[in-house]
Amino acid sequence: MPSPSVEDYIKAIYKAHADNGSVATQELAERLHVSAPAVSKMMRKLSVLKLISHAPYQGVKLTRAGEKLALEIIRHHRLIELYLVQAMGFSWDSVHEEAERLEHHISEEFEDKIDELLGHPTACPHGDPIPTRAGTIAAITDRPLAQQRSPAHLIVRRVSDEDAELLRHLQALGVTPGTAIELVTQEPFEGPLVLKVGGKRVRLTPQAAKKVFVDAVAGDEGGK
Amino acid sequence: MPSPSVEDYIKAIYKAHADNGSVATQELAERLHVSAPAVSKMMRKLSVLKLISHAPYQGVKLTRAGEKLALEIIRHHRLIELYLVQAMGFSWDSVHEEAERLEHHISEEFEDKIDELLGHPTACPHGDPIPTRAGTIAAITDRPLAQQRSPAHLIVRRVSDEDAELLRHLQALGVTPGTAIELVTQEPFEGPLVLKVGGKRVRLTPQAAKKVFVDAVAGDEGGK
DNA sequence: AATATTCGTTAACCGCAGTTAACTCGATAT
DNA sequence: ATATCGAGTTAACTGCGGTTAACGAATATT
Repeated sequence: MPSPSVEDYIKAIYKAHADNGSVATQELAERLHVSAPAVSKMMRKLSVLKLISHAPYQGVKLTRAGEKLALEIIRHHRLIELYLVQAMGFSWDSVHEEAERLEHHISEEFEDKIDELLGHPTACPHGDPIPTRAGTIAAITDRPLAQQRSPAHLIVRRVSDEDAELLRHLQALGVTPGTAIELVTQEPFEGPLVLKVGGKRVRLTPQAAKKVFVDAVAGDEGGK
Repeated sequence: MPSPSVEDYIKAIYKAHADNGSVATQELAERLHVSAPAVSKMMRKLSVLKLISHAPYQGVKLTRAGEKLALEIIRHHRLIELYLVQAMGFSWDSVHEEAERLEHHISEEFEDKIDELLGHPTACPHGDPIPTRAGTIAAITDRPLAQQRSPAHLIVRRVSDEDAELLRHLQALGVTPGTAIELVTQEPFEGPLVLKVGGKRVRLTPQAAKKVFVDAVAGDEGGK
């Protein structure tokens, strides 16, 4: 059974790949708050375990086995987050850390039980898709709200789950996954985005808008 | 924060003391499935951490700080077991291992939340008392059923939680914490104990009876 | 009382995951 | 074509929790 460390590295590689495409040593060192040599060494180990393929001085890529492991851990994380919110009454800004620890220590039976108790959910409280037990995950189609340059009707899909402060802010504004919003305009000089959320006008900094992911509403033309 | 290893040692010392009185190096090595030198080394470390007092070649004793740590971990364990059974629908014979892992990784907030969701319970599914957050625990008054030599009306308080097989067996017989039972007789040559449980006569081996703990029912004289 | 046995501790070592310091590779700039 | 510079890697070391082998202390045996 892989150690929590191995699981963390594999998860970080998966996420870095999803976010950036490439996966550099330095990138991982920063994400995992360890030194670059620690990453180098672990890459050799993960190669031996056939979880990654790694040509030195080139990037690193998950093998199918590595991807499956990453998705299993992410499945744990997101199921736990949802269970904490839905079944236990934790707030959505307080569950990330707890899930970050517990994801490494629950059994398959526990995983199956919460999946069942939650009715086989497809997304965590922050809107991220929950991988299947088989190691597949729904494709992401949304884009950062910050990239939306013209007024449009949009639907919030996901928000980044790592910054509790941001989550509390977004909840206060009503910007949560599943919510329909309208981008009205952006104030000049990289100013805040002006949104309509549930009838109310709210303003959101470009910083925050980078961490909110939206889809266009079908039938709405971006430039209308 | 103490490592899972440190927590396991402290918990084992607490339990060995509760079970045996004395706490020898070998005893701990067996309970923890490690070698005796590993225990010796850890004892030095725990001394430095002021969690135990340890005169070499004599026994070992928890300090108040060590006892508090032990009780905190045991509190985690028993709350988790009860939550798994009561709130999630796990069977009482399947929760020990899960709790054994999770007890090291839950936050104080999680501990408080399950305590609250369960209505501040006082015992785990196997009847063991749940320590308070302050580090106190209800005194144990019960004795092993195997020690009861004469017929008597008894109440089942606790059963050992470590053997899943035994737990399934006891559940099938109806011998569970809180149940009133009557010891009718013991068959000769160290034979099984004959009990009345909920009107039915059942037989229980002395082996199993060592792991069932009972109190006398008030007003019942043992020898009647 | 002398000796045998058992238990506990020390010594030397291992694997894991991390560190800092030194070096090497590869892309870039002159 | 070569000097440079940053990213990646290797080397040497640390702390943790474990191991086996050797040794010393306490207890039991005769």
